[in-house]
Amino acid sequence: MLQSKLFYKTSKDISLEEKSVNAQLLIRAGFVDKLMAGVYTFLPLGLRVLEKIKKIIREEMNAIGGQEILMPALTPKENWTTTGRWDSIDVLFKLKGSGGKEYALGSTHEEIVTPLAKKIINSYKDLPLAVYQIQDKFRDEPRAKSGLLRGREFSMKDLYSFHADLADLDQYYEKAKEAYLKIFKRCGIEAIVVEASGGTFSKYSHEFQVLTESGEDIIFYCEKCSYAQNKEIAGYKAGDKCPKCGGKMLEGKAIEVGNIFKLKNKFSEAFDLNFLDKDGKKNLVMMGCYGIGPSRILGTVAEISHDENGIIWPVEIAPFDVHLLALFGKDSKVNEKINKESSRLQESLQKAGFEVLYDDRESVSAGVKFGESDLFGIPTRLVISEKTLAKDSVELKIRAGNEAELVKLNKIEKELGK
RNA sequence: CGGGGUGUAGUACAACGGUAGUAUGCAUGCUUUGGGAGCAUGAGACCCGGGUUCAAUUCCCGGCACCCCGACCA
Repeated sequence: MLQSKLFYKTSKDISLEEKSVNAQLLIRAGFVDKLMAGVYTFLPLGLRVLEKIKKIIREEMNAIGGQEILMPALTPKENWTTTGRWDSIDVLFKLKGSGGKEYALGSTHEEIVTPLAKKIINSYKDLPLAVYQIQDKFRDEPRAKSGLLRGREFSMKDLYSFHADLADLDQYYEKAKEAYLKIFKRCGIEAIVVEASGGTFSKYSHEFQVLTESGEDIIFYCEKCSYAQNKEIAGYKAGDKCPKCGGKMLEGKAIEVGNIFKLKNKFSEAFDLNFLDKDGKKNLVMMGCYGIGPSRILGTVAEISHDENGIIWPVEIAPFDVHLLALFGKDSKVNEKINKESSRLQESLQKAGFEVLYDDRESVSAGVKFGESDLFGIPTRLVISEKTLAKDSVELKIRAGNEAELVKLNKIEKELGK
């Protein structure tokens, strides 16, 4: 990708109104644009990150047998009145169509997926089953805030699993938990599994929490073992002994990046989703649901992985692998050579499988290029200039590191492949 | 939804009861090219409604929007 053609705009100015770090960095770097409170446009750079996060999620969901579908965001009122949630979900966006017909914009999809599954599940032979979707969810939050962390429209992956009995649900639930941990690890964030309220379905659900001062949840976590609980349900206070291992329980603020529930028969009962077992007897299907927010992950990474110059993207979700900067001078012959070598390098890196953003702009000063490069946070920066070409070299710097080094032009692919 | 704050060029800010200035960005030209370069020229703004006043961007009231705290968060 040529940077001269990229749809973006960076800004040096920091708005004093926009206080959340993730929003400031992502807006300044041209990754997102805010349309209104809690609603954002993803620009090319931001969308690339979002899509990479989604790709990781898809891979891990597929690996535990999830099949991707796409349900509508526009849903009929009847499905919600069946479960009583038309009235009980305060954040449900409701709208009226022609003829007075009422709809809701999906804030979650149990009401849609359960009747859908009913059309397909008849026998124990159809179980277990898991389907998921990645879609924008709508929640009429009384107060959208903290940039991408709490939006009114936000991307969500929701997986729903269907089982013949509780034991099978339990087993799958643990598998999903492991898959979630893999997802967060690949996204470069460390998530703690935290026991949280199970709502009206179960004693507990499990949240995946990332410790950071900007989090809005408060969790207790053991200094020794992996036990953790959301403060909302904890029957003890910070400093008390861990109920599991006796270690000390610490308190911390955290961002919730995922939440998994055992719904059991809550929705299958409401929609009469049942199956015939081996003996020809009717049973209710046991369900689980598993949510994860790709856009919230993106915001979380910006929140925890940055320095004073900009974002530092983890390798697997970075918008590009390599940011190639060409620094031009006043000698047009030399510039021609710089451009030729840079273009050649871009092409050969792309052939080697790297995604390259090439800053090919001739009339832009070096300072601007370096500044934007730091702001973008692409993991590897390469610089070609008259100076480096004099040594048949290119300068290599890792965004997260401090040192830049010169590497011979004919060895750079090998160097990056390490 | 309760409390607080803020609304002025694309962006970030300033001033002012008599229609507005700086920086940056943008356009054009020349110069410049290893850490957000220089000079010149140009285009570009007072959230909406009402009130007070000879006169309101400025003061008052209401609305709306955004930000922060709290409540809320299947």
